[in-house]
Amino acid sequence: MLPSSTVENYLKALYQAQVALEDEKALVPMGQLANAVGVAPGTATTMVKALAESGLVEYEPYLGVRLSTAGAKLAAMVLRRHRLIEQFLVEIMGMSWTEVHEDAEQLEHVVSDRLIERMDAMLGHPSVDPHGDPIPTADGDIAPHRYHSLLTCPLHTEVTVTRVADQDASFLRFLEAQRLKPGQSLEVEARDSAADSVQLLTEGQRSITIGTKAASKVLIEVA
Amino acid sequence: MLPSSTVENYLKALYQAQVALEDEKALVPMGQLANAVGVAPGTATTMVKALAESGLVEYEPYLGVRLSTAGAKLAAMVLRRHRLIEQFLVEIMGMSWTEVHEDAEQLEHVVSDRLIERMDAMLGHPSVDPHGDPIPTADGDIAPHRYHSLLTCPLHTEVTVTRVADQDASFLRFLEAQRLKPGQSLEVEARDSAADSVQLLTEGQRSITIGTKAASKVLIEVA
DNA sequence: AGTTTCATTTTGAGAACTCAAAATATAGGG
DNA sequence: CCCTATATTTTGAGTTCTCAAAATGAAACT
Repeated sequence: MLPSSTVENYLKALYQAQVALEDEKALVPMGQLANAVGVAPGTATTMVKALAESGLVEYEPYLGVRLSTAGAKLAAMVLRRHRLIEQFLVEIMGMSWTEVHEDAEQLEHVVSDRLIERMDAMLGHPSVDPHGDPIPTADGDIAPHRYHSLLTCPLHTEVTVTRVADQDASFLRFLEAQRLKPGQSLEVEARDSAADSVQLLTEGQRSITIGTKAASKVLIEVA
Repeated sequence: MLPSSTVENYLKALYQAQVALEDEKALVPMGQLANAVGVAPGTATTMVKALAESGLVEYEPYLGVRLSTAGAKLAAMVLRRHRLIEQFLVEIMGMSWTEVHEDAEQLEHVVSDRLIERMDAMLGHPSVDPHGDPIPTADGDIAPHRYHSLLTCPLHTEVTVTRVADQDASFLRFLEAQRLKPGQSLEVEARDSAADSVQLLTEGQRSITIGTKAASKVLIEVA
């Protein structure tokens, strides 16, 4: 029995929550899942019990949920579809990387395998999407990657933006305007924990200051 | 309140049934609608009553249903999306016209206006899809066209296939193999109503015989 | 330990869609 | 005009997903 869009969304949210927790077997608390999926807490509890029944998650009452192996595989497929679609919308259809998320969110539940593999081929089997997020392979493997963010990387060193850990369109437009999208280079000049800020020197030699929360969402690689 | 996929499917089926009846205000019988949508008769009755409640159809108990102006507009939009998607899958993604129907059937309910208009532009605002079916414009207008089929056109006259009134993949593959897809030329050599057959001379000077039911689904234009 | 606070689960209910089978209406043949 | 065949509608029920609000568990503070 193939999973409904709803089930796919729960699994995807769970997958992403577990990645954020950086722990294979961490339990995601119910409230967090409900929040990520956008439903009331009680709804999440009900759904998770059903998912546990189908063997897609492991559920520990009052503690949280975690994906089973089967659930993780399914979630990886949803993510694969989502990210290939985003890459397709940007590369082939010429849309902006700031606005493709919502479309991909819908399409990910209905594109056939045939179509997804066609996209993958047309794109030359890309390994990351326009936000720098890794694209799982057809058998569910993800090339794992340890990232620094603008909050943790060394100062006065040239770094390249590789990934943005936020899908909010206005935030992405902000990054684009400030020359902070994946591929662009910059240096961190200073951090001020009291002011909660990070000062950057971007490609155009322009100096800008952003908050630490924003800085933590911009992942980079040392050049 | 935007229509669900289910509602869109009912409206689309109704639209196509009315076109087939060649009558603006013909009533589509319940059984036929149920059959087209693929649900039990009672289900169609229930749904149609709800649609009438929302003003999308006019329902006459025991006689049938007909789209309202609002319903027809909505149905035209679904058809527009479906056909643009089919054209996109064939022209841009290089898929076969025999296999795009199922994918389009799913995608038509989730592609955003933004995306559809992008496809339309990439395709150069096409007026027909790969099966020759006309694509409604963004304001819901369809260029109407009176077609002959291989069953009604003059004999011994060169004609061009313009449209195929069936989405079945195996039928489409058959047409392709016999050089009967939209754009190709041929002549009708003879019709035999007793044998229920039509004899054709295709582009490669090959003579083939097909049944009248198949012939009626191949629409043509006199060259 | 007692009590407040917070997250989680349970409960009862509803929306949207579906079916099978019983009841009823319409149309056609005798 | 009655009767039968066929289409349509009604009924009762089930699935999947959702919420609000009450009940309960766990944790944290005094």
